[in-house]
Amino acid sequence: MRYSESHKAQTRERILKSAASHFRESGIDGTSLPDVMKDAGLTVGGFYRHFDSKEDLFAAAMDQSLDDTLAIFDGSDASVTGEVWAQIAAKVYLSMAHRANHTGGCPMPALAGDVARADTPIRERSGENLAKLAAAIAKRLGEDEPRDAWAFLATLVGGLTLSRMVEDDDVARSILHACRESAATHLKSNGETPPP
Amino acid sequence: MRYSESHKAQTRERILKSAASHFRESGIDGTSLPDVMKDAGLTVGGFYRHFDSKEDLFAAAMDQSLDDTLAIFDGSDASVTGEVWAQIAAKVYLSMAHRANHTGGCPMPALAGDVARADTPIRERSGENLAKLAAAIAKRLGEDEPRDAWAFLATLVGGLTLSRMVEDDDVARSILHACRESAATHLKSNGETPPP
DNA sequence: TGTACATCAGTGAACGCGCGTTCACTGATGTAC
DNA sequence: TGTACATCAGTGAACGCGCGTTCACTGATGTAC
Repeated sequence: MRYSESHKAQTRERILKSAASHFRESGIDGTSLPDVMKDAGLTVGGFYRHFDSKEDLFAAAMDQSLDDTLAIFDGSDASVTGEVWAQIAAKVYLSMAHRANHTGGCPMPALAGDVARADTPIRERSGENLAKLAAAIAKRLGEDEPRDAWAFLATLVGGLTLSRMVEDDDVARSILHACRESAATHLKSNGETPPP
Repeated sequence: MRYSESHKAQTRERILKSAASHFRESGIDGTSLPDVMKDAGLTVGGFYRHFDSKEDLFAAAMDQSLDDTLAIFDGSDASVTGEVWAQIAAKVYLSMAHRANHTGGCPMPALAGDVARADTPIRERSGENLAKLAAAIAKRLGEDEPRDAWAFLATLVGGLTLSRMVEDDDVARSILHACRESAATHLKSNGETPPP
């Protein structure tokens, strides 16, 4: 074996990072492999030493991008839970900064359509990733069932999605604010509430 | 003028209808004008007698597709309002049938990403369409401000979006059910509630 | 330690393909007389 | 009413372009001796 394994792994990570940005910004069809490879500091010919196909790259990039979503939910200290946690998470997710961040952050508002149209294996992976996300949310909410977690996540994803479909910043702000309040305060009461 | 105006208008409607289906099923880049024209019973050369560009067609198709969303909200009798209305609307929107309907129904879960990436004029039109949708919801909820309407809409769009990102039907069902309950029951109380 | 070899990550040109758009042309049909 | 004309919706071939993928090749570097 020539070139160390860590060298190849590092190159793969560079491609993956570039791809994750490009896919979120331009969608699966709007992203070209030559562009992805260029931003990774490589030429297109080397791509197939690391991934089987563009679709394979997309699946890997989705896995990685959803870690950014998880980071928003698990960003605060583990002791923060219940409605307090929900308010913090919703504030970060439903922010104008997240709305403007087309290359980073949660991939769902940008790529949900592409995932829905993708082949079965990709949607299976996507389902597993979403289940993990819902489980992490449920844990913070102190619940065994992911029920409230799904509704909470849906309001966040839907709110950011809507905010990006409108050009007007003020309208976007009011959408984000409305969803923030709704998502965080309409949970079944379960333990912690902030002191009055 | 040869060919009556109504003849041309009818052809335009056929193209638009075909385009609205194709865009929702395959996205903006996954839809080809030859395919759209074929399903409208025409060949590609005639396209530019009706639309300026593919982007122009997309904007028109979005306008039309969002009418399907509005129809879900305004489908029930105008006397049905408040939480009762919300439960009905949520049940129809967040259904397995709507999830499976990739060529019809609400375009947002499939095309929000494409709209977010589109040029300013398209996002401006999209913003106006969404404002109309929110106003229609607010009216049903008996509210002057679209605040709760945005949150309600976000939970619906987000819920359907998530349900389409998972392969497993049972998981999809539980996502839809969770969002249905959350969206309809967590509105500020305002008037009608069903008799106990 | 020093040298020859083998591996394989990465290069860059080439491939066939389908796309959005253009264009010269056709022919059905409304209007003028 | 009947005929000649003008319009323009629609045809289908052609265009240049960038895409995903392939492939013969290069050369840096880990391993064997």
